[in-house]
Amino acid sequence: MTSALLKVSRQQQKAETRQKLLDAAAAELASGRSFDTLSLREVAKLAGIAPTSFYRHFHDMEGLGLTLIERCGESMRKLVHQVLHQASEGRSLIRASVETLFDYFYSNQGMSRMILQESTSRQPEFRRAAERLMQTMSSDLAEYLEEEARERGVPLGHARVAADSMVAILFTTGIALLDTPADERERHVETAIIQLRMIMHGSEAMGQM
Amino acid sequence: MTSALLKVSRQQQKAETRQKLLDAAAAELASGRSFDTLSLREVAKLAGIAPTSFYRHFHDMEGLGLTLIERCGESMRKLVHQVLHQASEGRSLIRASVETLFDYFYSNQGMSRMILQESTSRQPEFRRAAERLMQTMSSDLAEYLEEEARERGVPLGHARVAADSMVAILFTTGIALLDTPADERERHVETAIIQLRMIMHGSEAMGQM
DNA sequence: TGTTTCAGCGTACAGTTGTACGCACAACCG
DNA sequence: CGGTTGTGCGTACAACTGTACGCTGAAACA
Repeated sequence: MTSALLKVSRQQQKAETRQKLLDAAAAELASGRSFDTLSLREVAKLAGIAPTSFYRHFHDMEGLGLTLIERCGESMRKLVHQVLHQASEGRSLIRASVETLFDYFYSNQGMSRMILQESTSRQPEFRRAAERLMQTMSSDLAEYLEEEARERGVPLGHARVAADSMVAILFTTGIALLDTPADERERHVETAIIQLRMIMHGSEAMGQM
Repeated sequence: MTSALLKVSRQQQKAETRQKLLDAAAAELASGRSFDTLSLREVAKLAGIAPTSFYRHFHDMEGLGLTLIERCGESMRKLVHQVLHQASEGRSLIRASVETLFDYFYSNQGMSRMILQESTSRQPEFRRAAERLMQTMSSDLAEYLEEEARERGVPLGHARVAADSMVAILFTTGIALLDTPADERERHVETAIIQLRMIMHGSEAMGQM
């Protein structure tokens, strides 16, 4: 029943179904399931296609998972880039980063959780993908921190190491926040900010040694 | 075929089978499986009992998992207590902590990975158990840090928050280390030490504000 | 136009899962 | 001693898993 109004090319159609599969998996993750309890059949059913049609789009559930991580990585990196390189009016950079990133985690709970979870997975492909994501963020952050410190004339010690710590803290406390009752959330955000400031101070202190 | 030499009381026998189940699960974790892909039947088979006998010992796989986490928590807490409250001859406290804890992670890969993984799980019981474990370690560490800082006359800012950061760093980089090729491991250990020192410096800096 | 390509389907199969039910037999207790 | 208790077993079942195989029908292309 293809309408005469919108012609659907073959590859368009295929891309759409593929997207449906990704969306279905993401939705299931968002509702609290862990990725490796998700079955191919289940995802296919939720996407509205036959189980065997899954193979037209991904070789594996692992294939789907990797695509999911990759896509999420792209959007997170864009987000970080935005925060770092735009006027964060009024708010400190650290506060802006924390609040923006935590908002992202909150609106993408399933994916965020998956990334943190798979970063400790033993399936090498997954682990590497998740680690790559975090290391990229860490590099971006380190680069910014060094540039900014140069401008202020305050030398940083081990900028990249500091950035790694910051990203680790951002992720672990950010994800933990997802299951925190609303009335404690703000306190935890403030705590995270203190933690990052602490690392900044430490890095500055070690820059003068 | 109960030997006349060793009489086995009923509860002894039961405790042994229970332990076999725990061991079987732990072994499977150690070989790289994630806990929630472990099936009741599989664990039962590895423990050498019938699937239906599992229920005589645990209500659930979740029940088994919680016991596993709890036990691991006890031994880790003991370890930390030892490191903190005994002469760490020659080595700095931070170095001693990192090396001891990382050794523990290395000899208990399956369990360590599970704890970090379940701390981001959405099964509330698991998450809480894992979080409790880390928070306990954090409290112990914070208490020690404050006491030690008092002795040195260097006030710490937000000791508990600093301890939280340290524990987070210890766990994430410690677990990541498990899948690191041997020749990079030492470098990562040194990095972790720098990260902790950085937090210490930061905490001291914030104690004087 | 006729031919080729290929996304999607249905059927089928062998494995695995959790768990309900009832029996056996050794340890326990009076 | 005889009765009770409870660990462990085997059978059974319905639900679910991944995936092999071959077909259909429409889009793409000659």
